[in-house]
Amino acid sequence: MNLRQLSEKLGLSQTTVSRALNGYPEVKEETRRKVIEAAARYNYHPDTRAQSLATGRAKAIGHVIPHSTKHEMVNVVFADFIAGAGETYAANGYELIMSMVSDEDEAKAYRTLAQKRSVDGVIVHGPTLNDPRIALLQEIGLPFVVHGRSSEVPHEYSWLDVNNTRALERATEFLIDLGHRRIALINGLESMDFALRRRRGYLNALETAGIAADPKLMSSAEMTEPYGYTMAQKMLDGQNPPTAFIASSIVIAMGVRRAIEERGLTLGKDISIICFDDAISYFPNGDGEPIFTATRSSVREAGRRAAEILLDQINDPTRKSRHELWEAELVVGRSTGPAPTTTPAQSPPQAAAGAPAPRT
Amino acid sequence: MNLRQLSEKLGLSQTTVSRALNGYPEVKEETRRKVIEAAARYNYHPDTRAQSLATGRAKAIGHVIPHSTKHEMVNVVFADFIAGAGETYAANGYELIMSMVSDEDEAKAYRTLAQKRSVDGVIVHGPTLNDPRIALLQEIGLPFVVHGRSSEVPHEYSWLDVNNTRALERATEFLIDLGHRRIALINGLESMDFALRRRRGYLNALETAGIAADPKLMSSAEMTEPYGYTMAQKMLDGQNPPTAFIASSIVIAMGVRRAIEERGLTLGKDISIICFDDAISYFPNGDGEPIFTATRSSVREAGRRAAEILLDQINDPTRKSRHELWEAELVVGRSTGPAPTTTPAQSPPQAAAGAPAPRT
DNA sequence: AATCATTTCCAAAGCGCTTTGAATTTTTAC
DNA sequence: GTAAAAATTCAAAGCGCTTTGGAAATGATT
Repeated sequence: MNLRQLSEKLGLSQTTVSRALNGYPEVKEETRRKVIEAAARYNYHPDTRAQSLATGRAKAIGHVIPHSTKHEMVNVVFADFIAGAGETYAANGYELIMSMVSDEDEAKAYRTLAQKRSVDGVIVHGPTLNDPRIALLQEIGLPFVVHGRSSEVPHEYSWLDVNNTRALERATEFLIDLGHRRIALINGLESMDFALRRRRGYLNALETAGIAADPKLMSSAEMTEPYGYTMAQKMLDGQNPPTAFIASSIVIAMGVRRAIEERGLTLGKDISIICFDDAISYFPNGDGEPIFTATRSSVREAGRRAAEILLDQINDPTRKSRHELWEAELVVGRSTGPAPTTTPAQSPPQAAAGAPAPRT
Repeated sequence: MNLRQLSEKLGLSQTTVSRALNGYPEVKEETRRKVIEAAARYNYHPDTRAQSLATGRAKAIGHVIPHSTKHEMVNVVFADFIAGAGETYAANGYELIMSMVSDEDEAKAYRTLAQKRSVDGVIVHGPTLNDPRIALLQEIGLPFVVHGRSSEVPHEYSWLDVNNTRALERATEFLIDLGHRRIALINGLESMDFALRRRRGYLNALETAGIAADPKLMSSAEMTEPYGYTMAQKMLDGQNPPTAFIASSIVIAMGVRRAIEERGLTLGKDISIICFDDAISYFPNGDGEPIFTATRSSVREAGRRAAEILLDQINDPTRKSRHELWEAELVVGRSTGPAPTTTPAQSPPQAAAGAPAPRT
């Protein structure tokens, strides 16, 4: 059933049927009612391709996912982000087109996508420091929104990010307030902008507290469970081990916990962990009570919102670029506690100012 | 730059340029060379929509992801599967269209997708027992491949599945051979076909060994870490606790381990775990040596292959439906060991026949 | 050199929709 | 009752591509 057939069935011209369906005012209400009713009865939906061709709008958003050929990693948070964005698209009649592309082909992929006109805009995932994709997309003239930010990019562009620096400052301060002085950071890949900002937040807080940063307590790599485990193992077994860990993701935190418990140490007593929790749907941080004390920000919600911003921008290209900086929430679980007192320390406050009190 | 402009630039007709680009024989080799070279220089790529409209083929595959409104879960393995499928699509010039849809709208989503003609076929994810989507898609006439299978469906259809029953038989036998008699199964949602089959395998092996199944040692729910933790906790603290757990996913297994270690028990000595490992990229089962003894099958590889089957089917609709049943590999890690001997038992064999010997 | 077969190229139709500009019908104003 | 205005409807063009049917150019055969 296509438009012609439908219009013949109704004894109307294609023009009128099209207008009735698309809500144009110049069609009698009764006619419109009949048309809509018939369309529903015959399950008529306009052919997307024909519609796009005629309107010049693809009604689709692209997500280019680079998959490194070296390590077969997919961006950890990508599934939930996409799920959120997908909800927005569905609600607005847009389709979501995903391109898997090996990372060296990424620039070409954007060019091709634009030239094939299969999308009206794209979401940029996982920005790095001074990410070249931003200049590229601006040159091409393809609307985009960045999930995250890219430091040192000279242009204006729209982004939605969580305040990674502040989140890690708070996490670090929280541990410092609990009396910890040897605090390790198991970070994500520091070619990623978010990881750089997290490290900065961590270093800021240490500096403010007058604690010297120890390179031996900082690491950076792809965020997997075994990575967390291996790093924690190494640090715990080294001399002058940390009393607390900050993990850049909940997956890393699980690995750190494994190393801790394997050593017969008690989490939240001998060693503390605090992590950045992206609130990934199948990795909930506990049912009710959080397993890990964490700075939390829903990546799914970010997906929903980033998609909205992009659609707004597509619908009104004159609009200035928009920025949204979300503060992560600090949730206190059972993975943190006062630093073990080898030398009797001043009684540390139990929670950071403004944070909810721990349940224990 | 569109076809008309390119052909003008070359002083050729659109027909010839189109044919040259699409590899038709009736064009001089030298002409073809010139055309291809010009296309590359001007970064010309045919407009997808126009191309689809003209050919009647969307050159796109749909993945409909139902997201329950109750629990905001995205299929756990979906990201890696999609990544694999996406590679196949990219290699064959297909696009991947994802639809997030609330599960009650799923049937309508398929109808709409077909009517809008935006895809040439779909992959069906997470089939349940007698999944209604299969009959629906057959009625609509939209080509599809199921990732997994649906028991009790009367029709023929293409699928790619891992032998879940056999995998769990082997896992269970492995534990039985190690002397375990109290073996718990922490399964996924048993409305899912794969979970049913896994339970069947588990029960088969118990029955063969003459061990009575204990409902208290079997559970079924959405596969999350806290679920594994909670169930293991309950079972370990109950009377007559299990000496071994079978987890239906590595995420569950992590929760089980947490409960075990929290109780000061040693994994692989006091309690064993074996899990089904989908080889998810950011959840590698250890670097080198596996953390968990597991039955393993790469879901990413499954994605690649399922996509191939679907594309074959689209390219040749007369082709009969295809089935591929993959055997999971049994990898032995450190999470399993002989059952603790409360009553001195006969020395159990260390590994199942045919399985690689454990490293320890 | 004329004829036929082959190779190479092209004009135009068509895919299913939107949208422009015009035609038709209905309503309003006098 | 008629002219002007407003409300409806429509025919046709166009979006950028593929493909059919045919024309032009080239090569082979006599």
